[in-house]
This record gives sequence, C-alpha cells and structure tokens, in this order.
Amino acid sequence: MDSAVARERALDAAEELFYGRGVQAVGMDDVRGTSGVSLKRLYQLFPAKEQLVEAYLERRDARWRGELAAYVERREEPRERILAVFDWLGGWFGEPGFRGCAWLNAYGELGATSARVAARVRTHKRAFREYLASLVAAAGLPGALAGQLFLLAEGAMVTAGVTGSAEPAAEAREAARRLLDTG
Amino acid sequence: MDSAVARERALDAAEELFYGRGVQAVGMDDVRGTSGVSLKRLYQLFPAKEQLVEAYLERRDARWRGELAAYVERREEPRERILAVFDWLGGWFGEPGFRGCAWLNAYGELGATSARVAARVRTHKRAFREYLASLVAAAGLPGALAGQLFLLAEGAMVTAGVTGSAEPAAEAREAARRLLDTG
DNA sequence: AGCAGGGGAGAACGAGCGTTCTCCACAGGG
DNA sequence: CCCTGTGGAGAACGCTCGTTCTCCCCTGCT
Repeated sequence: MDSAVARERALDAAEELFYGRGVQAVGMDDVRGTSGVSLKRLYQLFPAKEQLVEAYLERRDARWRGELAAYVERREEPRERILAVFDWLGGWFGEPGFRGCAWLNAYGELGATSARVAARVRTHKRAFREYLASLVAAAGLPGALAGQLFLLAEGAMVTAGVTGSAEPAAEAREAARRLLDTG
Repeated sequence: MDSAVARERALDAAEELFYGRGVQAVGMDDVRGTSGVSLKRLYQLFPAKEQLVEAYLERRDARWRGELAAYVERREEPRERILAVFDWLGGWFGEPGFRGCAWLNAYGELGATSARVAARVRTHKRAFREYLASLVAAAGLPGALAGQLFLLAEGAMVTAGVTGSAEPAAEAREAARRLLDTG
C-alpha cells in the first residue's frame, strides 16, 4: 500500500473514530483496526497520537470550510449568503452521526493538556469568524455584526451538540435575520 | 474530621482541580493531596470517580445559578435584568482562572463515555435556558426570544473559553440589546 | 538461488491511574 | 491495662493504552 493511500485511510479512520467517540476513548489500536494500517506504518506517518489528532483536525477544517463556502456561494444576494450559513449548519446538525463541533469537542478534551491542539482549534474558529466577517463586509453591513453572528453560530453548534437537536440552527437563523434587518 | 467537613473539602479540591485542569488530567490521588481527605474516606463518600464528578457539577450548578440570579435581581427593570445576564457573564469571563464553561468542558471530555455526566450537563443547560425564558416572560417579550438569547450566551461562553477573552460577553450583550429593542 | 530490506502481526514494555488492601496508630470502653 | 474498631498512609493490584520491539514473510535485485 502506497504511503499516501495509507495516510488517507489512517485519517479516514481517525476522523470517524475520534469524532464519533472522542479522542481519548479511541486507542491507536482502534485506528489500526478500522484503517487496516499497521501500527508500524501509523507511527511512521504520525510519530505520536497528538500529531494524528492534529492532522485529523486540519483535514476536517479544510473540508468543513470548503463545504460551507460552496453552499453559501450558491446564493447570489449578500444577505441571503449570510443566512445560508445557518441553513448549512441546520443541515449539518441533522446529519446522522452528528456529535457537535469537532473542534469544540477536541478543545474540551485536550485543550488543557495539548497546546498544539488548542492552537489548532483557535485557528479554525478564527478562520470561521473571518469568513463571516467577509460575508458581512460584502453585504455592506457594519463589522460589529460579524462577531454577533459568530456567537449565534457557536451557540447553535454547542447546543445542537449537547441536545442532539437541529432546532438551534433555525433559532440562530431567526436571530441573525433580525440582526440583519435592523443593522 | 467530620464526614460533612470531609465531603466539602473533597468537593472544594475536586472543583478546583477538575475545572482548572480537566477531569481526566486529575487523578483521585491529586484530589486526596489537595483536599487532605484520605483515599479511604474519598471512596466512602464517593464510591467512584464518576460520582465525585457528578457531585462537583451539581454543587457548582447550584452556586452558579444562584450567583447569576442574585446579580440579576439587583436590577428592577425587566429588560435591564435580561441584559444583566450578559454583564454577569462578562464578570465571570474576566475572573482569574476562568477556563470556559465547566459543563461544556465536562461534556466534551466525558459526554461520550458517561451518560450520567451528559445528563447532568443537559439538566444544567435546560435550567439556564428556562431561567432566561422566565426573564423574557417577565418582560412581556415573545417566548422565541429566550432561545435566541440562550444561543448568544452559550456562544459567548464557549468563545470566551477558547480565546481567553472577556470580549464575547460585550458582543453578546450588544446583540441581545438589539434583539430586545426590536422584539 | 541467495539475500537485503521494507512491511505486517502482534507481543512486550512502561507509565498512569482507578480502586482496594495492608499495616499501624490511637481513642474509648470494660 | 487490654480489646476493639475507626481512620490514615501508602503500597499493591489490575487494567488501559501509547509506544516500541521481535519475528517472520515477501518482494525485488543481483
């Protein structure tokens, strides 16, 4: 098996297991069993579990933001684009296997013990916030709105994760709509 | 040492350590060292670590909501009371040693593996949401506002926890004010 | 054919930690 | 003064898990 293929399989397994059960509940041996990549190979590709966690978060970050942006860009109107963020969140929350925001979960588990993971979570959140800011700017709305929309989105993610309901996305969307209409 | 005193000392130590470093990063031996309560006593009072975690969350829940309510009730005007929630959050975020919402942190660490802890987190969040709903109702505002304010508060907590800044409280307050003014 | 080396399977190692056990000091009642 | 039992200190046990090591197969080159 090619190294690149092994790496993808390892990351596929890591993502499925880490996101589904939590990082600490998953051992390297579980990753080996699910991925079919031997321990020796795993440790060649990722010298320690922490680096596998980082790679998992990094790859998921790219995909998550890419899918969000692709969804949003299907709308033409700048204000509609902003609201589309919450529609997309609602779709995500409703997916089978949704277990909250991967980055917040990782931060809760490892933020206190792994500075590298904590930094990666902050990077992801900053990027998401800046993306919202770019949508707000494109709509000609005041910059302060971006932070408020960000808080609504974060609150929706965390609440959907804890309660297992997709409803928070609709609530956040409605709040966002009212903030937009009075901005 | 009286049993009741030992229990309080154990919970004091558990709270300080679990909140400050995360539950999994703290061993029962650390709790013993900090509290001065012997392991034998600890296991008499709390037959397993999970129950110590539950007791920690329960006691903190009572205090957290009590302090919030006491702060809010110093305001007379119903709308001021709602905004006071965000002022109180800002004060909390700025306290030394603030490390995010204890319940969300515990959920991130243990939600996937301990159903009892997960249930206790949901209970706490439901109680907070219902408290907001009571403030909204007392102000004669539409019930849907409560969920939106809740999302802002949750988003502020999680963002303050990850970034270490108290700023999200002010942002959430401003968003809440605008939602109130157009409600 | 012989051999060097990369890779897989899984045992082994070592640390951490939840939980229990051993041993001892000491207080209180006969 | 002895006996009983409660409690503390800390060793011990058992398990999990991250990481490494051993052994062997198989491939590809000479």
